[in-house]
Amino acid sequence: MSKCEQCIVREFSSLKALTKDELLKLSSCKTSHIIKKGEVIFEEGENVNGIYCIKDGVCKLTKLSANGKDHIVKLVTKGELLGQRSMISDEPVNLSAVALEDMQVCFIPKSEVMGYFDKNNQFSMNVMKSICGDLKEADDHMVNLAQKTVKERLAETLLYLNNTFGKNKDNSLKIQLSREELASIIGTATESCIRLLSDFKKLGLIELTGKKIILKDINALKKLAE
Amino acid sequence: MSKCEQCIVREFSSLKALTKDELLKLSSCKTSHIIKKGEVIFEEGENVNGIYCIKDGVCKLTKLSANGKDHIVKLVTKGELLGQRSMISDEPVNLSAVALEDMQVCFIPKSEVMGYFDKNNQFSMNVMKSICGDLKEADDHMVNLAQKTVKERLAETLLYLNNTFGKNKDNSLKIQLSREELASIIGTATESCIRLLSDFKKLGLIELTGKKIILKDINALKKLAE
DNA sequence: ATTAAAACATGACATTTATCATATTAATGA
DNA sequence: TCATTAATATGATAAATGTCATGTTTTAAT
Repeated sequence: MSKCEQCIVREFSSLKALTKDELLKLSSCKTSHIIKKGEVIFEEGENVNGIYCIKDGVCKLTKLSANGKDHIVKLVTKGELLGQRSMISDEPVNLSAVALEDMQVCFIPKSEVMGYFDKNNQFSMNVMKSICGDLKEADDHMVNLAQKTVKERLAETLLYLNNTFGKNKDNSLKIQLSREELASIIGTATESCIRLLSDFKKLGLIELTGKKIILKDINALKKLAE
Repeated sequence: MSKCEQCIVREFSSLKALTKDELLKLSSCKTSHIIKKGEVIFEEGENVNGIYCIKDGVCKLTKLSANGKDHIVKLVTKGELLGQRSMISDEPVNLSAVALEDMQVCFIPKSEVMGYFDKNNQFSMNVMKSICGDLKEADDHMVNLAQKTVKERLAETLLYLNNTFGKNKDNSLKIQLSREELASIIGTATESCIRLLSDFKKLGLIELTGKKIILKDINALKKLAE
């Protein structure tokens, strides 16, 4: 069992407020898990009873809509926590979490986390800030979905993926999404997404080689995204 | 200056966790305000430096989109708090608040509220739960905007207005929104919203008399909303 | 290496939604 | 009350987007 005191990603999450003693106790009660690409961490409606701390990898948080399609609400990566909202609300999770690449995660049981809320104000404050950040993001997202065109949203999303997850040595976006997943982030049909990617390619904004996407003209994309 | 100990709406907000002593102190440092319909409580980008507790009335929280149109992110009513997110994140507010009817609100300065966070765990927990509720709502909303048609969203919104704000003796929706505001909740053009309302009327789902909207066939609306 | 399945791509077309123009009605102030 | 403005309503059309069909490429499994 690896030690939380030495875990680097902890420094990037709300857990950074924990004391040495709390970390020692945490090490002994957490469980580590390897999640393969495509595997489900938890599913909408489940009782998770704790939170996951992402040590490595990226996952998508999705919600099933009435028409049977999944919508990707958020991408979550190394250093972030999963399941905070559900634990605090004392409700089943409202989103599913599925690995987009191989992941390492640690599960911390609810009983342990609730103890931190009682005794460690800085931890509470960190969690609150993180959830507040999610809420602000969600509001922004909502307005984009309501007011922007699919083309604008695609341009914006490509830039977001570039800024958040970076690129490989060949300049292609580091994060690998299928066209269907990309469409499900921007809220459109897969075919529309593919078509617009082709348009962007013809305009010289991006380059497509297989699954790889290279952003060629960031400024033009920024203009398109408004 | 009215006394918080005797204020009924407090019981519906996170403030219900406050002790008698805290309430006495609160009474002396809060300020009461009358806001007329249409008046702005705060504007996107402002530093609010505290929270508002709504004693009476309803307001809309809006966000300006890139194309210059306002989008209504949420309606907030009696008993709820405004400005929590911004205060916790220590950022300017990301939304504007505008009264939809005459309102009574109390302003509580940040310094006072932050004291509660330190000393009253139940209060912290209440605020967290309230923000978590907002986040869940925002996620749901996002998926609706991404996946549902305007017609479905209109039906859903009419039902929501009915459930949340109730109806007058003549069965019309209690909350009065202009067509433009209704359109800005469901994320569509005003004309499209008007057109669909006319369609709903022709189908016998609703009745329109001036600004008043009466839901005639709730079940059919539910089916339409999916 | 071969084949089956999945992902990607594109055309044709239908549907939804936005935009612009223009009435009509309701609200407001002198 | 009347004039003026704002809100509501509707038609005509354009633009955006979704759906279905089909072909191509890539991936994965045997």
